[in-house]
Amino acid sequence: MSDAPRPPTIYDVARLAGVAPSTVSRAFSRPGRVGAESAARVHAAAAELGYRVNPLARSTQSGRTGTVGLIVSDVTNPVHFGVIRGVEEAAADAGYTLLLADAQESEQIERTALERLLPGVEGVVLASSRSSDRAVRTVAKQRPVVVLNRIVPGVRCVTADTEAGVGSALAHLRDLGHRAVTYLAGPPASWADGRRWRALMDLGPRFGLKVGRIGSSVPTVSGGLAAAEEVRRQDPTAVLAYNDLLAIGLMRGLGEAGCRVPEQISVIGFDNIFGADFCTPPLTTVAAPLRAFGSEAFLELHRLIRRESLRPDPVLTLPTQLIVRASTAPRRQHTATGGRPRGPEA
Amino acid sequence: MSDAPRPPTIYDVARLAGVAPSTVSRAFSRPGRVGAESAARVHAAAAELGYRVNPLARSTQSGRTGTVGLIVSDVTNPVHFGVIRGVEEAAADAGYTLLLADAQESEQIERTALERLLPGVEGVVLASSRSSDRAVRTVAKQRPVVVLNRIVPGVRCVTADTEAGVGSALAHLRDLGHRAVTYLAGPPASWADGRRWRALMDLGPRFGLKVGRIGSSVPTVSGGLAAAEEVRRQDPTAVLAYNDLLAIGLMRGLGEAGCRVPEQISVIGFDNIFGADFCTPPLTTVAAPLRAFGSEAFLELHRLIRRESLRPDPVLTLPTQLIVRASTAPRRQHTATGGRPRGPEA
DNA sequence: GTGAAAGCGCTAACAA
DNA sequence: TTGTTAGCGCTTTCAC
Repeated sequence: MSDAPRPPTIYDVARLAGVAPSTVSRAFSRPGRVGAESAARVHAAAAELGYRVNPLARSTQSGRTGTVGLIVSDVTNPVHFGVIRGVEEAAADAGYTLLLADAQESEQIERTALERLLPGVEGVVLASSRSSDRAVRTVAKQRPVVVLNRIVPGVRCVTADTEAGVGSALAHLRDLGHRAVTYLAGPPASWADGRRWRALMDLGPRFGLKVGRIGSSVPTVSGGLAAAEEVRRQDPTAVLAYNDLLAIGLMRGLGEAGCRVPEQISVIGFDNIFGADFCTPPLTTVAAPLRAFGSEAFLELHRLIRRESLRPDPVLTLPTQLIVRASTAPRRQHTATGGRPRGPEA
Repeated sequence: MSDAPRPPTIYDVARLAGVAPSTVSRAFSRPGRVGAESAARVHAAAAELGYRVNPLARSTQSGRTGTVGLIVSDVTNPVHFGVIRGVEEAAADAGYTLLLADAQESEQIERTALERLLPGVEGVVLASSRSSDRAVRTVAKQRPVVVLNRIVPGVRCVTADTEAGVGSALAHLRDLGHRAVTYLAGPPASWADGRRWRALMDLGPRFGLKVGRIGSSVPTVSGGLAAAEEVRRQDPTAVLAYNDLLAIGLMRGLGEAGCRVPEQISVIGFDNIFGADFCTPPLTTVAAPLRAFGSEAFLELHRLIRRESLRPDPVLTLPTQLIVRASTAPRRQHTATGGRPRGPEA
């Protein structure tokens, strides 16, 4: 196994085909600039030897590897599925292959991964990066970079219209008779978390909703599970969770504690991930156009790579949409601890 | 942004530090083989210039990139989460970074991805590969390769003890009074699908169970949803699905058609993925040690990379375990179409 | 259209 | 311990 009988090079092919190495190189890198006769001989020889161009060697010279990188904050977070597929699709259309790296929610790991990935790709998309603006800009100086789900001044970005999304969630809650909403916060290093919280604070009063907050949770199902206790203590009638994973975990934790969703507490998530439709109850959530995120990010990256002219606005904002499912319901008439029924306000 | 003011090289550092380029190279690749004085000057100069070694250029020479690749048949399939984390963990311990590529269930895409990934990594783990044995062996000739969830003669492999898993699932069904089980097949190109089916055929009779089969489905939730119709037509009392995703989709499709799980049909999946515990009903499944799969695969790969001596058996088999949740129940006493009650057999 | 030759940034002998 | 000198496999002038 892998006894390293070194793979054939253009020299081997050249010898067998009876041409110069540079002709072999051309035959592969710019067909058309080589005679039909030579091309045929080269390809025959290459086929016989099982020759494949070595993209790495090529890239030391040309910088082209045919790959772009995508670093996600956590590959196991379904929020990235759509993004990944979007990038893959757009990349494939342009003849590129996507290489993925997982930051595992760690800035440290993200940096290492980036360092290792960067030299082998023509550009990179940073999805939900946990790095500092400064770090991102440093990377953007070395290679084309597009940032997803975040705004970093001086770098091309693709984000969602958080304000509109939060607005429609709040309108929904207001229409259901709720008078307050509690934000279940995500990781402090998340830019999206900050933006969601800010939008909630800004918009809450406008919809007549009091805004509360429960501090940082790990944005996973178990994070939500763990947060259930604190939520029960504060006993809000509606919770807006940083993301769907957290919301799903929360609903489970609440359910295990005998607190019914949505009868006692309405829960809304963010992202509309895989699973949001088959959890119990199916989750009402602020959907982001995940796939479009991915493809738009790649398209922008591709323009950067080819040094094409760019839109004047470095930030591309995509629309969001509230998906109403079964985790939200009219405000309960009794408190969980047995308070008196209260009619809705005038 | 990225105006390509070419990054500094060892030559730039060497000039600034007043040493030879090779000294700079050594200072980074094998510190210790360089004088303290020189080392200090080199590092100072490097810091000033913002120099970073170029792993690609390095690898053309040494073959070392500090990365290993993992190709998964579908990154959005939660079955790979554990595997990914397992590889990441073991790789990080050994100082390696993991680069991921997604085959999107396509042999064609898998080949392209492999081609692009291979030159940049020191070795690669193929998880649930859809390629032919021949193709896998060809790759294994170029680079260290470990195959996961499959056996390819001539290549190092890590697999699960499918027979034991299927056996415990069948024992469970038998104990619940079932007399037959239908296999909901996965993709034909999946080696695991073949093995699961074969184990079922071999073992079914031994547990007194008649074995049926419903032909290939795409191994996703929607694939399971689509298969629900055919399952209803055949109306078995128990279904063993190729994987959890299919099982979850099936349960949903069945539920939407008014067929209750597990009262009317028991459903068992494979893998114990993320979501198997919070779907409705929670899924009984044959769990594989996903994380161990990943770490063992990396460990084996690492031995291959370092050309260490290997275990005599090229195949490492990890144990499986039946996780009983709520999707299985005693065999129904009435047929779905209203047949007469029948008592359990003597 | 094709070949010769000079790199790309780095590592690895080989001397010194 | 250091510097010198070949490469690694490919691309890219630049002549022919």
